[in-house]
Amino acid sequence: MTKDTDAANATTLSGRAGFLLSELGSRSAGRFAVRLGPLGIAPKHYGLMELLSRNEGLTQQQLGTTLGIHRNVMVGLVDDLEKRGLAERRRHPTDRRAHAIHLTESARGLLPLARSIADEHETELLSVLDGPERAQLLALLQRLAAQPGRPADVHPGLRGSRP
Amino acid sequence: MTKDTDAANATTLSGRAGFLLSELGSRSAGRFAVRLGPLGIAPKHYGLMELLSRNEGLTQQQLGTTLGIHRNVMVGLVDDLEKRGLAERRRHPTDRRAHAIHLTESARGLLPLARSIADEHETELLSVLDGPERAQLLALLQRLAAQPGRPADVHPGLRGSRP
DNA sequence: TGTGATTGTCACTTAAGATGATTATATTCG
DNA sequence: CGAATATAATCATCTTAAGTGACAATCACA
Repeated sequence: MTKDTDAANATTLSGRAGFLLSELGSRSAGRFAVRLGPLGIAPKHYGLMELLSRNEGLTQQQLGTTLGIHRNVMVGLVDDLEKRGLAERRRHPTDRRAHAIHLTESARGLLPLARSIADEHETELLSVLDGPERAQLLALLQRLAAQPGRPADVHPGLRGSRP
Repeated sequence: MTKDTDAANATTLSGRAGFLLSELGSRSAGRFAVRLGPLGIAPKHYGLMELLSRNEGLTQQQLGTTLGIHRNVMVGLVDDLEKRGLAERRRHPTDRRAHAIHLTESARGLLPLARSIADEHETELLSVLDGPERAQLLALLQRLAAQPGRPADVHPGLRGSRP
Protein backbone atom coordinates (compact mmCIF):
# COMPACT_ATOMS: atom_id res chain seq x y z
CA MET A 1 0.00 0.00 0.00
CA THR A 2 1.53 3.33 -1.07
CA LYS A 3 1.40 6.57 0.83
CA ASP A 4 -1.05 7.85 -1.74
CA THR A 5 -3.64 5.20 -1.09
CA ASP A 6 -3.15 5.71 2.63
CA ALA A 7 -3.95 9.37 2.26
CA ALA A 8 -6.90 8.67 -0.01
CA ASN A 9 -8.28 6.17 2.47
CA ALA A 10 -7.84 8.50 5.38
CA THR A 11 -10.46 10.94 4.19
CA THR A 12 -12.80 8.01 3.65
CA LEU A 13 -13.19 7.62 7.40
CA SER A 14 -13.10 3.86 7.02
CA GLY A 15 -9.40 4.32 6.39
CA ARG A 16 -8.88 5.54 9.92
CA ALA A 17 -8.25 3.10 12.74
CA GLY A 18 -9.99 5.38 15.20
CA PHE A 19 -13.16 5.43 13.21
CA LEU A 20 -13.11 1.69 12.59
CA LEU A 21 -12.48 0.98 16.23
CA SER A 22 -15.36 3.18 17.25
CA GLU A 23 -17.74 1.72 14.72
CA LEU A 24 -16.78 -1.90 15.24
CA GLY A 25 -16.83 -1.50 18.99
CA SER A 26 -20.26 0.02 18.93
CA ARG A 27 -21.67 -2.64 16.63
CA SER A 28 -20.05 -5.40 18.58
CA ALA A 29 -21.47 -4.12 21.85
CA GLY A 30 -24.89 -3.80 20.29
CA ARG A 31 -24.91 -7.34 18.99
CA PHE A 32 -23.60 -8.71 22.24
CA ALA A 33 -26.42 -6.95 24.04
CA VAL A 34 -28.92 -8.63 21.73
CA ARG A 35 -27.38 -12.03 22.35
CA LEU A 36 -27.49 -11.46 26.08
CA GLY A 37 -31.09 -10.27 25.91
CA PRO A 38 -32.71 -13.66 26.59
CA LEU A 39 -30.74 -13.91 29.83
CA GLY A 40 -32.28 -10.65 30.97
CA ILE A 41 -28.98 -8.91 31.41
CA ALA A 42 -26.96 -6.32 29.48
CA PRO A 43 -23.24 -6.41 28.74
CA LYS A 44 -22.52 -4.18 31.71
CA HIS A 45 -24.18 -6.70 33.99
CA TYR A 46 -22.18 -9.51 32.50
CA GLY A 47 -18.97 -7.56 33.06
CA LEU A 48 -19.91 -6.91 36.65
CA MET A 49 -20.79 -10.54 37.25
CA GLU A 50 -17.51 -11.64 35.72
CA LEU A 51 -15.70 -9.36 38.15
CA LEU A 52 -17.77 -10.54 41.11
CA SER A 53 -17.12 -14.16 40.26
CA ARG A 54 -13.45 -13.53 40.85
CA ASN A 55 -13.86 -11.10 43.76
CA GLU A 56 -16.56 -11.99 46.23
CA GLY A 57 -17.54 -9.49 48.85
CA LEU A 58 -16.19 -6.29 47.37
CA THR A 59 -17.97 -3.06 48.20
CA GLN A 60 -19.88 -1.15 45.56
CA GLN A 61 -17.23 1.50 45.66
CA GLN A 62 -14.49 -1.02 44.98
CA LEU A 63 -16.45 -2.58 42.16
CA GLY A 64 -17.04 0.81 40.65
CA THR A 65 -13.43 1.85 40.89
CA THR A 66 -12.28 -1.37 39.28
CA LEU A 67 -14.72 -1.04 36.42
CA GLY A 68 -14.35 2.69 35.95
CA ILE A 69 -17.98 3.22 36.91
CA HIS A 70 -19.12 5.99 39.23
CA ARG A 71 -20.39 4.73 42.56
CA ASN A 72 -23.78 6.36 42.05
CA VAL A 73 -24.19 4.32 38.91
CA MET A 74 -23.12 1.18 40.72
CA VAL A 75 -26.16 1.51 42.94
CA GLY A 76 -28.42 0.98 39.97
CA LEU A 77 -26.29 -1.76 38.51
CA VAL A 78 -26.35 -3.77 41.72
CA ASP A 79 -30.07 -3.02 42.00
CA ASP A 80 -30.53 -4.60 38.58
CA LEU A 81 -28.63 -7.74 39.51
CA GLU A 82 -30.42 -7.96 42.83
CA LYS A 83 -33.84 -7.67 41.21
CA ARG A 84 -32.98 -10.52 38.89
CA GLY A 85 -31.76 -12.58 41.81
CA LEU A 86 -28.19 -12.61 40.55
CA ALA A 87 -26.48 -10.71 43.35
CA GLU A 88 -27.12 -9.84 46.93
CA ARG A 89 -25.97 -7.14 49.30
CA ARG A 90 -24.66 -8.61 52.51
CA ARG A 91 -23.39 -6.83 55.57
CA HIS A 92 -19.80 -5.88 55.22
CA PRO A 93 -17.79 -7.72 57.88
CA THR A 94 -15.80 -4.69 59.01
CA ASP A 95 -17.51 -1.55 57.67
CA ARG A 96 -21.13 -1.02 58.52
CA ARG A 97 -21.51 1.73 55.95
CA ALA A 98 -20.62 -0.56 53.11
CA HIS A 99 -22.24 -3.56 51.50
CA ALA A 100 -20.41 -6.70 50.57
CA ILE A 101 -21.69 -7.76 47.17
CA HIS A 102 -21.97 -11.45 46.43
CA LEU A 103 -23.20 -13.50 43.51
CA THR A 104 -26.12 -15.82 44.17
CA GLU A 105 -26.28 -19.49 43.36
CA SER A 106 -28.50 -18.60 40.45
CA ALA A 107 -25.80 -16.30 39.13
CA ARG A 108 -23.23 -19.05 39.35
CA GLY A 109 -25.51 -21.14 37.21
CA LEU A 110 -26.04 -18.35 34.72
CA LEU A 111 -22.45 -17.29 34.37
CA PRO A 112 -21.25 -20.26 32.30
CA LEU A 113 -24.16 -19.67 29.98
CA ALA A 114 -23.29 -16.02 29.61
CA ARG A 115 -19.69 -16.98 28.96
CA SER A 116 -20.67 -19.34 26.20
CA ILE A 117 -22.77 -16.56 24.66
CA ALA A 118 -19.72 -14.31 24.82
CA ASP A 119 -17.75 -17.05 23.10
CA GLU A 120 -20.31 -17.34 20.33
CA HIS A 121 -20.30 -13.61 19.93
CA GLU A 122 -16.54 -13.58 19.70
CA THR A 123 -16.63 -16.32 17.11
CA GLU A 124 -19.15 -14.50 14.97
CA LEU A 125 -17.26 -11.23 15.25
CA LEU A 126 -14.00 -12.77 14.11
CA SER A 127 -15.45 -15.22 11.63
CA VAL A 128 -13.79 -13.59 8.61
CA LEU A 129 -10.32 -14.05 10.12
CA ASP A 130 -8.33 -17.25 10.32
CA GLY A 131 -6.64 -18.47 13.48
CA PRO A 132 -3.32 -16.63 13.25
CA GLU A 133 -5.08 -13.45 12.20
CA ARG A 134 -7.34 -13.57 15.22
CA ALA A 135 -4.36 -13.98 17.50
CA GLN A 136 -2.64 -11.09 15.74
CA LEU A 137 -5.63 -8.81 16.08
CA LEU A 138 -6.07 -9.69 19.72
CA ALA A 139 -2.40 -9.00 20.42
CA LEU A 140 -2.51 -5.63 18.67
CA LEU A 141 -5.69 -4.59 20.46
CA GLN A 142 -4.24 -5.60 23.79
CA ARG A 143 -1.20 -3.48 23.16
CA LEU A 144 -3.36 -0.49 22.35
CA ALA A 145 -5.41 -1.12 25.45
CA ALA A 146 -2.30 -1.37 27.60
CA GLN A 147 -1.28 2.19 26.82
CA PRO A 148 -0.43 4.38 29.82
CA GLY A 149 -3.13 6.48 31.42
CA ARG A 150 -5.32 3.46 31.02
CA PRO A 151 -5.97 1.28 34.08
CA ALA A 152 -6.19 -2.41 33.15
CA ASP A 153 -9.47 -4.18 32.51
CA VAL A 154 -11.44 -1.03 33.09
CA HIS A 155 -14.37 0.02 31.02
CA PRO A 156 -15.94 2.87 29.51
CA GLY A 157 -16.62 -0.07 27.22
CA LEU A 158 -19.51 -0.93 29.46
CA ARG A 159 -21.11 2.20 28.17
CA GLY A 160 -21.54 0.99 24.64
CA SER A 161 -24.40 -1.24 25.65
CA ARG A 162 -27.76 -0.21 24.33
CA PRO A 163 -29.84 -3.45 23.95
CA MET B 1 0.18 -18.70 23.27
CA THR B 2 -1.39 -21.98 24.37
CA LYS B 3 -5.05 -22.82 24.47
CA ASP B 4 -4.88 -22.62 28.22
CA THR B 5 -3.78 -19.03 28.33
CA ASP B 6 -6.40 -18.20 25.72
CA ALA B 7 -9.09 -19.63 27.93
CA ALA B 8 -7.73 -17.91 31.00
CA ASN B 9 -7.62 -14.61 29.18
CA ALA B 10 -11.13 -14.98 27.85
CA THR B 11 -12.73 -14.68 31.26
CA THR B 12 -10.61 -11.63 31.92
CA LEU B 13 -12.70 -9.62 29.47
CA SER B 14 -9.59 -7.93 28.18
CA GLY B 15 -8.86 -11.23 26.50
CA ARG B 16 -11.90 -10.84 24.29
CA ALA B 17 -11.64 -8.97 21.02
CA GLY B 18 -15.25 -7.82 21.32
CA PHE B 19 -14.63 -6.22 24.67
CA LEU B 20 -11.39 -4.60 23.59
CA LEU B 21 -13.00 -3.27 20.44
CA SER B 22 -15.84 -1.79 22.42
CA GLU B 23 -13.61 -0.24 25.02
CA LEU B 24 -10.98 1.10 22.65
CA GLY B 25 -13.63 2.43 20.30
CA SER B 26 -15.39 4.23 23.06
CA ARG B 27 -12.20 5.75 24.42
CA SER B 28 -10.99 6.71 21.02
CA ALA B 29 -14.26 8.45 20.20
CA GLY B 30 -14.18 10.26 23.50
CA ARG B 31 -10.69 11.57 22.98
CA PHE B 32 -11.42 12.56 19.43
CA ALA B 33 -14.42 14.53 20.66
CA VAL B 34 -12.17 16.36 23.10
CA ARG B 35 -9.68 17.18 20.37
CA LEU B 36 -12.45 18.44 18.15
CA GLY B 37 -13.92 20.53 20.97
CA PRO B 38 -12.06 23.75 20.16
CA LEU B 39 -13.52 23.68 16.65
CA GLY B 40 -17.00 23.66 18.12
CA ILE B 41 -17.99 20.40 16.49
CA ALA B 42 -18.39 16.80 17.56
CA PRO B 43 -17.16 13.71 15.73
CA LYS B 44 -20.58 13.20 14.19
CA HIS B 45 -20.40 16.66 12.65
CA TYR B 46 -16.97 15.97 11.29
CA GLY B 47 -18.20 12.75 9.70
CA LEU B 48 -21.10 14.57 8.13
CA MET B 49 -18.86 17.34 6.81
CA GLU B 50 -16.48 14.77 5.37
CA LEU B 51 -19.40 13.21 3.53
CA LEU B 52 -20.72 16.54 2.34
CA SER B 53 -17.31 17.57 1.05
CA ARG B 54 -17.47 14.69 -1.37
CA ASN B 55 -21.19 14.91 -2.07
CA GLU B 56 -22.56 18.41 -2.42
CA GLY B 57 -26.27 18.91 -2.60
CA LEU B 58 -27.54 15.65 -1.15
CA THR B 59 -30.86 15.69 0.67
CA GLN B 60 -31.03 15.12 4.41
CA GLN B 61 -32.61 11.79 3.75
CA GLN B 62 -29.75 10.73 1.50
CA LEU B 63 -27.18 11.90 4.00
CA GLY B 64 -28.94 10.02 6.74
CA THR B 65 -29.21 6.84 4.76
CA THR B 66 -25.54 6.97 3.84
CA LEU B 67 -24.45 7.52 7.42
CA GLY B 68 -26.93 5.16 8.99
CA ILE B 69 -28.62 8.02 10.80
CA HIS B 70 -32.39 8.39 11.05
CA ARG B 71 -33.79 11.33 9.13
CA ASN B 72 -35.30 12.83 12.27
CA VAL B 73 -31.85 12.96 13.76
CA MET B 74 -30.39 14.49 10.60
CA VAL B 75 -32.61 17.50 11.15
CA GLY B 76 -30.76 18.33 14.32
CA LEU B 77 -27.37 17.53 12.88
CA VAL B 78 -27.86 19.87 9.94
CA ASP B 79 -29.30 22.43 12.36
CA ASP B 80 -26.05 22.25 14.31
CA LEU B 81 -23.88 22.77 11.27
CA GLU B 82 -26.12 25.56 10.05
CA LYS B 83 -25.96 27.38 13.38
CA ARG B 84 -22.17 27.25 13.27
CA GLY B 85 -22.20 28.54 9.73
CA LEU B 86 -20.73 25.34 8.35
CA ALA B 87 -23.59 24.16 6.16
CA GLU B 88 -26.62 25.62 4.48
CA ARG B 89 -29.93 24.30 3.27
CA ARG B 90 -30.55 25.33 -0.31
CA ARG B 91 -33.59 24.69 -2.44
CA HIS B 92 -33.43 21.32 -4.03
CA PRO B 93 -33.32 21.76 -7.83
CA THR B 94 -35.98 19.16 -8.60
CA ASP B 95 -37.79 18.29 -5.37
CA ARG B 96 -39.48 21.08 -3.48
CA ARG B 97 -39.99 18.91 -0.41
CA ALA B 98 -36.29 18.33 0.03
CA HIS B 99 -33.32 20.51 0.90
CA ALA B 100 -30.00 20.36 -0.87
CA ILE B 101 -27.33 20.51 1.80
CA HIS B 102 -24.11 22.34 0.98
CA LEU B 103 -20.96 23.15 2.91
CA THR B 104 -20.16 26.83 3.35
CA GLU B 105 -16.88 28.51 2.52
CA SER B 106 -16.16 28.60 6.21
CA ALA B 107 -16.59 24.85 6.37
CA ARG B 108 -14.14 24.37 3.52
CA GLY B 109 -11.65 26.34 5.54
CA LEU B 110 -12.32 24.32 8.66
CA LEU B 111 -12.24 20.90 7.11
CA PRO B 112 -8.46 20.68 6.57
CA LEU B 113 -8.00 21.67 10.17
CA ALA B 114 -10.40 19.00 11.34
CA ARG B 115 -8.58 16.49 9.16
CA SER B 116 -5.27 17.33 10.70
CA ILE B 117 -6.81 16.90 14.14
CA ALA B 118 -8.05 13.50 13.04
CA ASP B 119 -4.52 12.71 11.90
CA GLU B 120 -3.05 13.70 15.25
CA HIS B 121 -5.65 11.62 17.00
CA GLU B 122 -4.82 8.65 14.82
CA THR B 123 -1.14 9.09 15.54
CA GLU B 124 -1.68 9.21 19.27
CA LEU B 125 -3.98 6.22 19.21
CA LEU B 126 -1.49 4.06 17.32
CA SER B 127 1.64 5.42 18.94
CA VAL B 128 2.58 2.12 20.60
CA LEU B 129 2.64 0.31 17.25
CA ASP B 130 5.33 0.49 14.62
CA GLY B 131 4.60 1.09 10.93
CA PRO B 132 3.97 -2.47 9.78
CA GLU B 133 1.88 -3.17 12.83
CA ARG B 134 -0.32 -0.18 12.14
CA ALA B 135 -0.87 -1.35 8.59
CA GLN B 136 -1.67 -4.81 9.88
CA LEU B 137 -4.18 -3.57 12.41
CA LEU B 138 -5.84 -1.33 9.86
CA ALA B 139 -6.12 -4.18 7.39
CA LEU B 140 -7.62 -6.51 9.99
CA LEU B 141 -10.12 -3.92 11.16
CA GLN B 142 -11.16 -3.18 7.61
CA ARG B 143 -11.80 -6.84 7.00
CA LEU B 144 -13.98 -7.03 10.08
CA ALA B 145 -15.83 -3.91 9.00
CA ALA B 146 -16.38 -5.28 5.54
CA GLN B 147 -18.40 -8.20 6.82
CA PRO B 148 -21.78 -8.78 5.17
CA GLY B 149 -24.87 -7.17 6.59
CA ARG B 150 -22.74 -4.11 7.05
CA PRO B 151 -23.12 -1.25 4.51
CA ALA B 152 -19.79 0.43 3.80
CA ASP B 153 -18.64 3.60 5.52
CA VAL B 154 -21.78 3.72 7.61
CA HIS B 155 -21.79 4.60 11.25
CA PRO B 156 -23.30 3.71 14.39
CA GLY B 157 -19.78 4.85 15.17
CA LEU B 158 -21.05 8.38 15.10
CA ARG B 159 -22.95 7.52 18.22
CA GLY B 160 -19.90 7.05 20.36
CA SER B 161 -19.35 10.77 20.64
CA ARG B 162 -19.84 12.23 24.09
CA PRO B 163 -17.43 15.24 24.39
C1' DT C 1 -57.47 13.52 -10.57
C1' DG C 2 -56.87 11.38 -6.47
C1' DT C 3 -54.47 7.96 -3.63
C1' DG C 4 -50.52 6.58 -1.47
C1' DA C 5 -45.54 7.47 -0.63
C1' DT C 6 -41.80 10.57 0.70
C1' DT C 7 -39.35 14.85 2.88
C1' DG C 8 -38.56 17.49 6.53
C1' DT C 9 -40.20 19.04 11.06
C1' DC C 10 -41.80 18.82 15.67
C1' DA C 11 -43.46 17.12 20.15
C1' DC C 12 -43.02 13.33 23.12
C1' DT C 13 -40.90 9.54 25.21
C1' DT C 14 -37.15 6.69 26.84
C1' DA C 15 -32.53 5.39 28.43
C1' DA C 16 -28.25 6.40 30.61
C1' DG C 17 -24.98 8.80 32.71
C1' DA C 18 -23.53 12.98 35.57
C1' DT C 19 -24.29 15.92 39.78
C1' DG C 20 -25.36 17.38 44.35
C1' DA C 21 -27.54 16.71 48.69
C1' DT C 22 -28.39 13.49 52.50
C1' DT C 23 -27.78 9.85 56.05
C1' DA C 24 -25.05 6.67 58.44
C1' DT C 25 -20.78 5.34 59.79
C1' DA C 26 -15.67 5.56 60.13
C1' DT C 27 -11.36 7.82 60.92
C1' DT C 28 -8.32 11.28 62.57
C1' DC C 29 -6.43 14.26 65.65
C1' DG C 30 -6.46 17.96 69.17
C1' DC D 1 -12.70 11.51 74.83
C1' DG D 2 -15.00 14.13 71.40
C1' DA D 3 -15.16 17.24 67.41
C1' DA D 4 -14.12 17.66 62.72
C1' DT D 5 -13.55 15.49 58.51
C1' DA D 6 -13.90 11.78 55.18
C1' DT D 7 -16.28 7.91 53.10
C1' DA D 8 -20.29 4.41 51.57
C1' DA D 9 -24.47 4.23 49.76
C1' DT D 10 -28.70 6.29 48.31
C1' DC D 11 -31.83 9.45 46.14
C1' DA D 12 -33.70 13.21 43.44
C1' DT D 13 -32.66 15.88 39.67
C1' DC D 14 -30.57 17.35 35.29
C1' DT D 15 -28.71 16.72 30.82
C1' DT D 16 -27.96 14.36 26.56
C1' DA D 17 -28.95 11.50 22.77
C1' DA D 18 -31.66 8.50 20.39
C1' DG D 19 -36.26 6.38 19.13
C1' DT D 20 -41.41 7.21 17.92
C1' DG D 21 -45.42 8.98 16.05
C1' DA D 22 -47.93 12.68 14.03
C1' DC D 23 -48.16 16.31 10.59
C1' DA D 24 -47.97 19.49 6.39
C1' DA D 25 -46.12 19.94 1.97
C1' DT D 26 -45.01 17.82 -2.07
C1' DC D 27 -44.29 14.12 -5.26
C1' DA D 28 -45.35 9.92 -8.14
C1' DC D 29 -48.27 7.24 -10.47
C1' DA D 30 -52.46 4.70 -11.84
